[in-house]
Amino acid sequence: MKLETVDIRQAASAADIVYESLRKAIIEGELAEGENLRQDQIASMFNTSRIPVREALSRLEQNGLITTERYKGAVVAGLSIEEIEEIFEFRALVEAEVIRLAVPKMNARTLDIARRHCEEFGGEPNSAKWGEINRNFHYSLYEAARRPYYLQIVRVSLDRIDRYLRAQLTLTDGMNRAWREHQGILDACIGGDADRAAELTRDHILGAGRALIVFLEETRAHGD
Amino acid sequence: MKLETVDIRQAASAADIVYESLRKAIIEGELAEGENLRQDQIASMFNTSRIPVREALSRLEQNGLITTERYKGAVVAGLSIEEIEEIFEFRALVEAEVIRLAVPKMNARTLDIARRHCEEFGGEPNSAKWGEINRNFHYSLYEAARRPYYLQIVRVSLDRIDRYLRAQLTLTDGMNRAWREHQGILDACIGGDADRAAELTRDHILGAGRALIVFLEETRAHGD
DNA sequence: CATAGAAAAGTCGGATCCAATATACAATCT
DNA sequence: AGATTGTATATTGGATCCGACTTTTCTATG
Repeated sequence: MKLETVDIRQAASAADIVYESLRKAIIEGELAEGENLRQDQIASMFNTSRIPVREALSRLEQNGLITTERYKGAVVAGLSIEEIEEIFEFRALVEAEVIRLAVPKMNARTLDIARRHCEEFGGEPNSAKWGEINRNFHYSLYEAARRPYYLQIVRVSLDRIDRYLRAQLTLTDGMNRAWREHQGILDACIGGDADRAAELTRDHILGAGRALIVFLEETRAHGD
Repeated sequence: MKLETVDIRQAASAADIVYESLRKAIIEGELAEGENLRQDQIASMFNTSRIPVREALSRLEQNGLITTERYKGAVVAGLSIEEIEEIFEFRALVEAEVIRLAVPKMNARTLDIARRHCEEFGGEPNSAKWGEINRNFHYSLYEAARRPYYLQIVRVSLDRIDRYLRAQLTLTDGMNRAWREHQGILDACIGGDADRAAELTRDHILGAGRALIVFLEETRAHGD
C-alpha cells in the first residue's frame, strides 16, 4: 500500500507562532513604533506561558524589530532618518546585485509569474495587500538567482522598513510610480539585459528611499 | 561630594554570557562542526538553568551558527561548498562597498591604527590570534564608513566562515599572501583611492574564498 | 541467533514558581 | 509646597517541574 505521507511534525513550536504573528504585526504597522510589548499580555493572547513569548521576543530583537532593556521590557523599534537611509542604500546595493545574478537564469515560467505579480500590483489600491504584492514581485525575480543567503538578508532588511514604505506609498502617490518602475525592471529581465535590470532596481530602491525620507522629514517635523 | 560613578547594572544577562561564549567557541573552531550541544550540559557548565541556554541557542540559530531540531537538539552548523561560495561572494560585494564609502572619511588616526594592526599581522604566526587580528585590521578601516547596519551584517557573515578561513590559512601558506594584500589595501586607503581600495578588497576576499574552496574540496574528498 | 516489540532513559518544549529590578505612589521632613 | 525616602505593585529573568517525543536497550519469540 502506498500512502501520500505528510510530515506531521511540522510542529511549529509555540515560539514560532508567536514570533511570526508579532513579526507580521510589526511590519504591517499594527503595532506602532515605541509601543510596549508585555510578556504576560502577549502570553495570554496566545493562550500560552511567557516562555515561548520570551523566545520570540529574543528573535525579534536579533532581527532589529524590537529593542529590549533588562527588567524594562520590549518596545517596537523605531528607525532614525540616518538608519533608514543606510538600509535603503544597502538594499540598493544588494538587490541590484541579486537581480543581475538572476537575469541569466530566468526562464519563461519565472517571467510569467513575475508579470502576473506586476499586473496584480497595478489594480490593487489596498495598502494592506500592497506590501505582500510588492514583495512577491521582487522575490519572484530574485528567486532565480538561487542565492538563499542573499535573499535571507534582503528579507530581514525589508522587514525593518516595510512599515514606513507602506505609509509613504499610500499617503503620497508613490504607487503609480512604483508600478511603472516595476514594469521597466520586468522588461529588462524579459530582454535579458542584466545590467539594465540591476541599474533600474538600484534606482527604484534609491528613489523610493529618497521619497520616504522627504515624507518622514515633513511628518516628523510637524509632530506626527 | 563627587564620586567616581560606576554602572552597577551588569547589563549582561545569563543568556548574553552563554551566547557570547558559545559564539566564540564556534567561530574559533573549539566546537567542531556537527557536534551536539546538550542544553543541560551547557547549563551545568555555566552554573545556570536551561532557560538562558535555550535563549542563547535560539539566537545562535538565528545567526546560522547552529541548527536545531525539535526533541533532537542543536548541532554546530556546517556549510556546504555552495554556501561558502555564496557567503564569500556576498562579503566581496558588501565589504568592497563599505571600504569605498570609508576611504573619503578616513583620517590620520584611523590609518595609523590600521597600519599597526597590519604590522601586527605580519609578525604573528599564532593561528588562534590570527582571526582577531584580521578582524581588527578590516574593521579599523570599515569603521570610518560610519555604516553600523552594513558592519553588523559583515560581522554575522564573517562569523559563519571564520572557522574555515582560519583552518585554511594555517594549513596552507595563505597568511603571507593575506598580509601582502592587506598592505596593498592600506596603501590605497592612505593614497585616498577609494575605487582601488574597493577593488583590492574585493579581490582579497574572492581570492581567499577560492583558495578556501580548493582546500576544502581536497580535504573533504579524502575523508576529513 | 536474529528481530520485533516493549520498556527505560535521555532530551526538549512549555508551565509554574521564585527572585531581582523598576516604577508609581504615599509618607515624611525641611 | 517641594523634595526625599520608604513601600507597594508590576514586570522581567531565572529555577524547577512536567508532559511529549526520540533513541536506546532489553526481552521475548520465531
